[in-house]
Amino acid sequence: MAKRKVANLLALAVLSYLTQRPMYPYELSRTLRDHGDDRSIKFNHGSLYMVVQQLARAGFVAEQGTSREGQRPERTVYALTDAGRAELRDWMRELVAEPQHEYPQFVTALSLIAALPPSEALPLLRRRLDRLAASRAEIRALIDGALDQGVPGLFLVEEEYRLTLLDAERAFVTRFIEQITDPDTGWGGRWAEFHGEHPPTNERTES
Amino acid sequence: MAKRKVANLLALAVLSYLTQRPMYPYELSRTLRDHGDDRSIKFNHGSLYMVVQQLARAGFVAEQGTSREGQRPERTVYALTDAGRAELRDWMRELVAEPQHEYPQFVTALSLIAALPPSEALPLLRRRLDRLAASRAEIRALIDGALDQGVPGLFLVEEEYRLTLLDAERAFVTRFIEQITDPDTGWGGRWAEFHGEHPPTNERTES
DNA sequence: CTCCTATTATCCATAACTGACTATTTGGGA
DNA sequence: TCCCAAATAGTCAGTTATGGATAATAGGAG
Repeated sequence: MAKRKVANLLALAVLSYLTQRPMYPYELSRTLRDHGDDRSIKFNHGSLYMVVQQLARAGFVAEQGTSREGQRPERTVYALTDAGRAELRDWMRELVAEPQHEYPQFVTALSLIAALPPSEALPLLRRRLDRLAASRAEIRALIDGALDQGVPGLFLVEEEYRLTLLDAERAFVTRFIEQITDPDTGWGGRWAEFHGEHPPTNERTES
Repeated sequence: MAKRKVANLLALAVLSYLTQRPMYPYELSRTLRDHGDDRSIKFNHGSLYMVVQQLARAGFVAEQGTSREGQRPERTVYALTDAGRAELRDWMRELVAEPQHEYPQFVTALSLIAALPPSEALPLLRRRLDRLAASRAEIRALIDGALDQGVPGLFLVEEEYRLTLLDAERAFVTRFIEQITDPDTGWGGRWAEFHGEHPPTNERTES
């Protein structure tokens, strides 16, 4: 799996939208925003222009000419090339078939959580649970709203996936809290000791 | 939540390890690798030096002097400052309590999956399931091995979390495949039509 | 009719990251 | 004993990403 000439996932979205018709960068930008793709793909205005340049340099898109409307700045329109079509297809196949090792922030937090005393970690974890529940409700509402507007379910799978992950995380955090407060596992005990504290209890509020 | 002066999560690990004692960059690098933190934190040798510099500039660590062993290059030893201790604490609290909006690659893939015909997506998704199962077995083995070596469970929570996410993803992909192949939901039908194909079936092999 | 703001469209300076490179030393095998 | 591989310690060039800056026009409030 040699490295891609253009690695930024924003480029994948660009390739995908250019299969429909040639576009100029700003048009791509607006389309991405309108479709809510900025929820799934890290996106900022500036990097879109860079990504299009990179794609052009790699031969995946080609400048198709320029157009102008009124006195607005000139627009450079880009079209997908055959190489670009091939890249899109190959990249999508890879992304769907091969899970990537990634670094979610919460993994980092967990790997260093022993740096906090358990008496501090517990309320923070409970707070996280609240936030996760709120986040879940938001996504649920977004999906239901879109379905009501007639958006086909297929275009909302990524949000369903997010829901799945959210629920799994909530279950995990709940279990984690139990393990910390359960005196039988001994987890909370040694952890608290290390920080010079008493073992945590199941109480909702710490003294 | 104003932006952190040093945003790279590698910096968090550095702050965390420096609470134990002052270290020089290479020592930090080796310690991180030995503890397997490179599984949880995006890490490469070069950026560690940059991150330490950034931390120094921000006042979170301070050059403590230099030491030398034999004819090896001189080592610059860094120690945590009070500001650094405060930053570590505050950052950890934020990471634990506040879920961040992130962009996992599979979310991107799903958001663009309609670009592939369902006849292609199906085998790819099945392949992903295999990979996920393999990945799960690997992590399971890693955890069990570490527990056997006497590593306390608390230092393996991040791997347990990964397992949880993996299982959730497997369940999701399984459901997704069912939704595509189930003729009642109509998903596969319209999707296939759009690509000029017949609706997918439940068969394991496509003609 | 004029001013203010939002939109359209792109560019660019700066900061950050990546991967490769240098150069010495130690340990172990033939 | 000699040589190679791995470990030690750090630097740096080239590439990417980020978040404004720029600049023209359209739309609407007053």
